[in-house]
Amino acid sequence: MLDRRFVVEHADQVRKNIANRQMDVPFDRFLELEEERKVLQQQVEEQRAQMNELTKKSGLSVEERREQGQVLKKSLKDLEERLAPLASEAESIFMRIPNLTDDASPVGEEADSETIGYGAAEKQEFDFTAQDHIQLMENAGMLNLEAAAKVSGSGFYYLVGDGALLELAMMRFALDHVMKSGFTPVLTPDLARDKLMEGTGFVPRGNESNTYHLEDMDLNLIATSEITLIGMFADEILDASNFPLKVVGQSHCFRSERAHGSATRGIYRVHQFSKTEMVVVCLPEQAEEIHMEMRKLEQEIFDALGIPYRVLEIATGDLGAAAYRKFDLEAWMPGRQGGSWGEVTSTSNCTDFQARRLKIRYRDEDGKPKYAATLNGTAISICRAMIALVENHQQADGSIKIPEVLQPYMNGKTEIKPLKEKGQAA
RNA sequence: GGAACGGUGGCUGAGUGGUUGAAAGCGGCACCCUGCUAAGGUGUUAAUCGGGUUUGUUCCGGUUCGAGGGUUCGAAUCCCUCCCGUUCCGCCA
Repeated sequence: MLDRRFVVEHADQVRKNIANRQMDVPFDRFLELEEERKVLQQQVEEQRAQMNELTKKSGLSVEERREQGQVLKKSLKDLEERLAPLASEAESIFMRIPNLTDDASPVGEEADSETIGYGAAEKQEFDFTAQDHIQLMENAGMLNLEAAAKVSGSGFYYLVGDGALLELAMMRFALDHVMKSGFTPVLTPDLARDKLMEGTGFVPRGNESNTYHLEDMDLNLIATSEITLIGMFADEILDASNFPLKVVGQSHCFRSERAHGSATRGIYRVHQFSKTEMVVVCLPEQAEEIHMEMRKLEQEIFDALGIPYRVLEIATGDLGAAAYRKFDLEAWMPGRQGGSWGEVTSTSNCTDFQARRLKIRYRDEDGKPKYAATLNGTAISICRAMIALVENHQQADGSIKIPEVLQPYMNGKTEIKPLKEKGQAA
C-alpha cells in the first residue's frame, strides 16, 4: 500500500497512475469518504479526550464520575457508529490502490511492453523440423504426463531419469550463480498463512484466487517462495547496517490457475513447479541499482544456458499492484509452431509498497523507523526454463545437448539421447 | 488431538481495575572520565494517526501491552471467542 497522506495530497498523480495501469479502483469515492472520515474522526477523538480528562480529574465522587461518564460514553458511541462504515469502506478502497510507477515503464497494456534487449545466444536455424518439449522429453524418457494425469490430474507431470536430474542441475546451477553475488540460500516452509499471502499480493480465497487454500485452516500452498522469504522480515525493524539483505529460496510453487481457461500443452502452465527465487530487502535509494543487478543475474543465467531471450520493460497495464517497475525475460521456444517467446523470469522493484503492508522497516540515521524497499526476481523457474532448454538445444536425432555449465551437475553428461522406443522409461 | 503455563517497547522482563506508555536490566545514542583498550559515571531512548505551527527535531490530542468482542465512569490488569508460543502426554516421518 501507499502512504495514506501521500495519496490524499497527490490525488491527481494517484488517479492518473490508476488509469495508466488500467485498474478499476473507485479512487474519487475514496477521497470523498476520506474527507468525511476525517471530520468524524476528529469529533470522536475530541470525545475521547474528554473521557480521558474525566478519568484523570481528581476531586470527583464516584457518583459524579459515573454520571458524567455515562453521558460522554453514549455520545461517543453514536459517533463511532457513524464512523465505522465510512472507515471500513475507505480502507477497502485504499488497499486496492496500486503502487506508483517508474517513468521508464511504457504506458499501455500488455502488448505495449517494450523489448529493451536480447540475450547473447542466437536463435538456432534448424535444418530439420523442430520438436516441441513434450515430444523431446517423452522420447527421451524425461517426462510422463499420462501418469501425472492419473495421479493428480491435468497440470501435473512427472520428471523422470535425466528429466529429474536436469531439474536438480538447473536449480543448483542458478543457486550457485546468484550466491556469488551475495545471496544467502534459504529453504522455506511451503505453506503460509492467509495474512502473508495477502500481504505479498496473492488472494488466498474466492474466485480470483490463483492459489491453493487448505480447507478449515489458515494455511495456503505458496505460489512462490517470495511469499515465505519476504515473510521472514514482516513486522520487523531491521538493522540497516546489514542491508541489502539478499536471500534466494528454492521451493515448489503451487498455482491453481483457475483464472486461465486455456489448456496450454505440456508443462508451460502447470499447478506445481520448482523455482529459485531471489528476494532483496534494502534501503529505498538502493532499490533501483539492485533491480538492475537482479536483471543482470537473470540474463547471465540464461546466457550461460545458451538460451535466446529478449528483455521486456513491462508496460503499466501489466504491472502487478506492488511493482513500481518490472522486467521480464522471455525465452525463445522454437518447439511452438514457428517458435515464439515465452515468459521465463520476472523481476520487480516494489519500492516500499509491499514493506508498508507487511511492516518491514529499518532505522534511519535519526533512529526513526522507515519502510524498507523490497525486490524480487526469478533466478530460474523450472518448467519454462526447461522447455526453452530442451527445445533450443535439440538435435536432428532428437537428442538434447546439455549446456556446459550444467554438465558438472549432470555427472559430466554432455547430451541426453532419445530412447529407442517411446514410453520405455515409464 | 489432550493438558498446563504463557504472549508487554530493538531485546530480556516487572506489572491483577484509576497520572503505567508502562519499573528494572541489556542494547542503542549523547556527553564526561580515560595515553590506548577494557571498565566506570551522567543523561537519553516505543510505534502510529490527526490537529496546530514562525515547515518547526516545539506544542495539543487520539490509538496501541497477540487479535477481536464484552463488563466498567475508568482495563495491560476482569469476562468471552480466536490466533500464536513453550512444556508434558498421545500420534508419527
